[in-house]
Amino acid sequence: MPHATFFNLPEAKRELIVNHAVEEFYQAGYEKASISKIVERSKIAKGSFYQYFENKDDLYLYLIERIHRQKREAAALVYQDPEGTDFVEFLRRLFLSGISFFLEHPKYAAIANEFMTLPKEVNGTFLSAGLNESHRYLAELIERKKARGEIGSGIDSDTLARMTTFFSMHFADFFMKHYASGAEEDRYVREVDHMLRIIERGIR
Amino acid sequence: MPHATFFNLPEAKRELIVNHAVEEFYQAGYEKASISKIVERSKIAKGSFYQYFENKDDLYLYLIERIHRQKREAAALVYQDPEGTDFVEFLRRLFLSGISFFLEHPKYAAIANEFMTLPKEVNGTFLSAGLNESHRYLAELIERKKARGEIGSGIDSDTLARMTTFFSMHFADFFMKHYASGAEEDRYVREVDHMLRIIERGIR
DNA sequence: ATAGAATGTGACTACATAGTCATATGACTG
DNA sequence: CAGTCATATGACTATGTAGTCACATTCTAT
Repeated sequence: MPHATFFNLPEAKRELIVNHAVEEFYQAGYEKASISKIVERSKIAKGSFYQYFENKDDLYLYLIERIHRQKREAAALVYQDPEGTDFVEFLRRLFLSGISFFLEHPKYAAIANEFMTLPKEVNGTFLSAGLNESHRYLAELIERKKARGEIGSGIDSDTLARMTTFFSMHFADFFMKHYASGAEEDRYVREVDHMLRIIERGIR
Repeated sequence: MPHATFFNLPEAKRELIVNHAVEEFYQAGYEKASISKIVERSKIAKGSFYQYFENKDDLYLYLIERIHRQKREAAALVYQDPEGTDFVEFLRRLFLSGISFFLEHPKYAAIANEFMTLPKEVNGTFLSAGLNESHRYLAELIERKKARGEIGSGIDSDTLARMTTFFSMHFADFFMKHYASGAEEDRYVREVDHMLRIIERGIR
């Protein structure tokens, strides 16, 4: 966690540092990101940095937390009324929310994405805790929907929950790799519909 | 491409260097992997390294190529008779082959996996070319299977092809994140069956 | 046996980085 | 106003790295 000195900073300065850090982590990636460069860009002294943060990881994990919080906020209305929403519609909203975030905050999305691929020494408990929480929530939701007959009784809840997490986490990024030059939102929306058709009724 | 000097080396020495390089890239990851350490581990002189390779990327991309070739060879029998094999069975073999590779060569799998997440400056044309080739092959196979009624006519071939690539590339890795301590092959096989149930007949 | 080519070597240069610390500046308080 | 505490600073240290190069060794062909 950043030191108190950092949170005591006037908001403008704090956000300036955060923004330059985001830029650096986005451009260079976690490993190559350089404190010296962040300090230079932000026009603060090297010593000041260490008055605000313990080290690189301290800053990085703070950014990850911010991004994660923002992503959750953006997805809030997906989780509005999950019980009253058909599961396929729920998936549609979940995926589209992920895509919107990706398109609106490409740098945040890229950083969050790299974070998930990092060795456990870095993402530590944070990632697996998040995965577990998300998995449990989905698996239980699916169980209830199975009981109500909205989802077939032959479906393995854990598997479906994992597939859902999997897609919502990696879809936008993966899809972008196919359209190297980038695609418009429209294109993503159609892809989601095609995927949902398969998830709902299978490939036969 | 490595220089001729490297390929002129006695095979034992060549493989020794390769193995130490794999170890280093596996442990440290692409960015932090250090030529100095590879050289030290391999007990060759720094100067010799530069007689074999242009630089770090030269070695790295050579490793990636080897790993990719090996993975393709391991998956050879998946592509034996795709037309005569039911698509779901084809998927099962494809996924299981990926899982086997992952379990038998965890270091190779980890390196290949990181490669896909690297910025385009590194994985360059190699990745997108591979993705495109794989996608085209699958999309055409799916088209033919649709014509034969094996796959529903309402299915979007491109989407199904992308989902297939997606799963075969990331599944094992993702699944492992859930079972941090690692799972036995048996566990993976069951998960694949559950997934195929959903892909074949949908979640209803 | 010998010339000449190919290969091996490791000390060295040049550079970048993380993190420290003595000192300066500001802010607040009794 | 004096004194104390919080914050700012940037030169400096210690460390690690990629890549070079003049020289040593080994191999090959005549």
